[in-house]
Amino acid sequence: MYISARADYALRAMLAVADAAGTPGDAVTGGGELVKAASLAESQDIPLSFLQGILLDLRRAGLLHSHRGTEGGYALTRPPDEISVGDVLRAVGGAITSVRGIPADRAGYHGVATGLRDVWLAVDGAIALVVDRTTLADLLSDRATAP
Amino acid sequence: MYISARADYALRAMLAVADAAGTPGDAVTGGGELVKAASLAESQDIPLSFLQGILLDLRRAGLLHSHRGTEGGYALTRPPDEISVGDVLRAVGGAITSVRGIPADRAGYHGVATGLRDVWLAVDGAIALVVDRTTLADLLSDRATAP
DNA sequence: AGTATTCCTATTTAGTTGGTAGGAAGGGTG
DNA sequence: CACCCTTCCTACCAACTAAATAGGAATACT
Repeated sequence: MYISARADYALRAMLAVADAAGTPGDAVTGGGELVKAASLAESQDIPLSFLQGILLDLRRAGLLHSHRGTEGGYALTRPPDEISVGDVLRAVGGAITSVRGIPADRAGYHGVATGLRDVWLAVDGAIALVVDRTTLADLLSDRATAP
Repeated sequence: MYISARADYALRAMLAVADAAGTPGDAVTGGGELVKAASLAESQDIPLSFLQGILLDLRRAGLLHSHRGTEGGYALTRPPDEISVGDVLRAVGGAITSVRGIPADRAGYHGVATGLRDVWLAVDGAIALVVDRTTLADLLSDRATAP
């Protein structure tokens, strides 16, 4: 499995939003629930303008709610324990398993290679099992218990 | 998981070698156990010169045995039921799960994103479970039972 | 009105991937 | 030995994708 910079950044940004929103008294956010893109970029070392494109994807996928203006920023649309890693990956990356760029379930094999398609589908299922059962809340609590 | 053309071709070639070697009376191979690169390329629609580089990788990984000359060709070094899909993938691709090009187990996360590393390791383990328990023999017999 | 901020598009840059070409080295055959 | 055949190896090219940048709209608060 290849995790692109885009996917990696998206997850880190979502975690940072979840974390900031969960601590209302935080100094960086000024006590509000909305987190600015600039503060996300700084806390996780992500190029700001690149991050903005990613945040746009996440908003279009319905994972983030945004607000413009002076006191603008981003917030989760659902609680962290209802957003899985898989949700975020699919929002920025499309299909999780692909063969030469095309989705695994429509790979055209013939002759002796016919069985390969089933292998890729099994891999896809195994990955989905992991990323779909792990939520943002899980990742945040892991950090709390093992710093 | 992204399966590159290189990995895809490698698996198809290995299956074709296994299949040809398992049927000694085959017209294409002429009755010998060695299969020529040209015949592999044709049977699975793989560009010949590209395939040669892949076969070289497979040989260097110890999965294929080669012989030059007029009656040259390639053969498996082990029976098909002792070669897994994972063996072939690792021979041509390096690490199975990577974050931005670097192996998952040495991804440097900090702050709120610390837990991500464990997710990638879990994904890597889940993929390994699938590709390491599936052998070339499994794939060939699948084809025989469901043509 | 003015300012801060999100939003969106276009462009540049670097790296990887897929594929090709041409020969050198080794093996069989007359 | 001379000659074909096949694997081996290196260098190279073209296309594509990812990553990052820049600059300008649109929107909301003061």
